[in-house]
Amino acid sequence: MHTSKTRHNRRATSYDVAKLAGVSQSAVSRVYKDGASASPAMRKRVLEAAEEVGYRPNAIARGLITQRSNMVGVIISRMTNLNYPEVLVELTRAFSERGIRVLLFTIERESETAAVLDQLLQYQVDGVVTAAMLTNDQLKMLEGARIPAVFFNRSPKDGTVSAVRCDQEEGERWLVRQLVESGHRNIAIITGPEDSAVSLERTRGAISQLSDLGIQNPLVMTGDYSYESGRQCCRQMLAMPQKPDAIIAANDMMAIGCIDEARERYDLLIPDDISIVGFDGIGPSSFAAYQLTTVQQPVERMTKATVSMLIERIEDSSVSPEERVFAGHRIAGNSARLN
Amino acid sequence: MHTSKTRHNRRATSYDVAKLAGVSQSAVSRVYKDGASASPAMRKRVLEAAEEVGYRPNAIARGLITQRSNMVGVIISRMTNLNYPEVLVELTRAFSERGIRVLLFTIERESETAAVLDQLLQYQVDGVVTAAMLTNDQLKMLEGARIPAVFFNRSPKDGTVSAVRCDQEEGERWLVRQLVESGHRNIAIITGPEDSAVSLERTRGAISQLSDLGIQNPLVMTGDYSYESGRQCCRQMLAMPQKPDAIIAANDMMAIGCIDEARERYDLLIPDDISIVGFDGIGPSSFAAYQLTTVQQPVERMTKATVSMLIERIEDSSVSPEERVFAGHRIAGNSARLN
DNA sequence: AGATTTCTTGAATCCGAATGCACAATTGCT
DNA sequence: AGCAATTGTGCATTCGGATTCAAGAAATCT
Repeated sequence: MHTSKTRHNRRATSYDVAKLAGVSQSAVSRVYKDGASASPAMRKRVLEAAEEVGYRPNAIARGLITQRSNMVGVIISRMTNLNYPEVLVELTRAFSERGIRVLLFTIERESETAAVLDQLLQYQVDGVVTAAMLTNDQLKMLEGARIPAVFFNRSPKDGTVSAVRCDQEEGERWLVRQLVESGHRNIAIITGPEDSAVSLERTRGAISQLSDLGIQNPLVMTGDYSYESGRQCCRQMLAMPQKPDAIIAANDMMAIGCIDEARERYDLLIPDDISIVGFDGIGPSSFAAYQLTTVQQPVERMTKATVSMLIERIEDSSVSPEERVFAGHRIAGNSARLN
Repeated sequence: MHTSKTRHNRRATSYDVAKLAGVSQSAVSRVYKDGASASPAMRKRVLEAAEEVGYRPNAIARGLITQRSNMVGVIISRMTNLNYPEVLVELTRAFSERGIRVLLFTIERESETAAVLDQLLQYQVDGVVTAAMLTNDQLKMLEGARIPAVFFNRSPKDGTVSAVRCDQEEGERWLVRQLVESGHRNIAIITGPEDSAVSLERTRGAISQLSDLGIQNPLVMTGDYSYESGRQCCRQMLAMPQKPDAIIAANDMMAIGCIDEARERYDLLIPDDISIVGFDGIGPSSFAAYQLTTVQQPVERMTKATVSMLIERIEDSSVSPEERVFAGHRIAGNSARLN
């Protein structure tokens, strides 16, 4: 008693199905192609045969001949805001709804992008979403290979690429205005890692708005986006002779760290004794214990935009780059003393 | 002035390189294959030619002939504990160190697994890591296609598959012992969604240990792993005539929700008025505001084990399935009144 | 030097599906 | 019925690299 599934080891191919159904291989292929002509009778025979041997078109072989892998590469650097899991899930979902698979690359240091790019090219991805910075050379490489790319939350100065991002600067400016308008004057800033484009923009927005409102040279410390670094920076800031009356953290995670540190170590009340604001709108930012005043990135809209932009450019390589900027959702919260 | 990169559009192939280097295509192929014989002189010529035209081996074509795509599929259901981002990052990293790419699939409902499986087969992945449950039929399908699979944190009753998991039951039993030994008697349980294998195990562990210690029929409510559902369940529990003196939440996120609800709405002190424990050891569990008593999954060790098990089975399909169970890391925390 | 082994290398073939082309079968029309 | 227009189907070829085989070149041995 042996199952006649396939030649007892190999996976069933279109030839196997063809033989069983008594038709040609091309016929089988046509049955699985949408617009192709195939009589109902044959289609039925083929599908039955396919069912019997458990046939599935080989996407690899198909990709080879059609020059389309139906895969996109997604590059995410580990630190890039910790709201990235949500981004990743949304991206994957949106792509798969459009019949596209996601090849995932996570990097920790910028130096790894080179290797990742290499892999992407080898795997003939149809497009790339990158939430990591690329050098100009790397960009050129993608262009040379005619692989469209969409930058997520970062756009290279050389503005010839498609990008989707949240308006970090404006969001940060809003936060600053809230703080200043409600009387804060001694405002300190905790940035993200120095190589984070997002952090750069946020910090720039904050400093420039402060300056516009007449506050120069705010205290700036460098964090790494982590909870622990938020705590550390906060500790140091509060140990200074001239304590800040507000802290702007480059992301929510550090803001939460600040709150915990201020409360636990310095016994301060938030926001009565000190105001703390973040950025991102991650889940924990709305925990009752924090109720962060923050700017939430419209992740779902951003990912949808990313996906449709990328697909558009995959399907028509002549469409010119576009940059879509989304305003963040302003959350008043309860971690800053407003008005 | 035209770059002679490639035939002005197509990506360079091994034939292009061969022509430019004045050798055969097979020679080029050999240069890129590790063990193959190629004289230093030829290798040099080929590599120079390759560099000039920007040649990269086409992984798709290679996969077609070698029957190895060097891709594995990773299936993660959205809700499966919220510690999954960490899992995903670690998995991706460990795989890429071994030269394997990750094709990502996220699902929201169990019904989607069928479609995902289909895709996995089409893309000829070499193996599968699944953090979602599969039906027996689906398992058979994978076996039939000779695609090794490793289950992450769930093992089908039919114990013929490889699996890596954290010992949920024992972890939960430990939590229960801590609670009971320190005098808690009226212990309530919040489970995860009913179709979550992890939740099932945790709940079973808790109930069985309670029973072993003489506590029968604890109050059980069903949550969905989310912060909000933790809050809701907690609210209802505390509104009951016989309030629990301890709540066991099936994951940290719900435990945090409970704490917030107990504090904010009922003005209770944690752990003086009520003890609350979770499971997972996610980042927020150690925030100063929560300091959860919980069991942390050894994510890094688990993912490493997963990767090496899967690769082992990919490389030698005859190795028999194995199940590796890791004990969770017990964190005493501060959200439960112990001793 | 001659015989033998080891290395290099190219020609031909293969992987599995898609597709242009030509011919066959069906349909539509007068 | 007779001819044109429309489908339906198979043959042969293609995608890009890996691999087998055999022949030629070089190295080793006696």
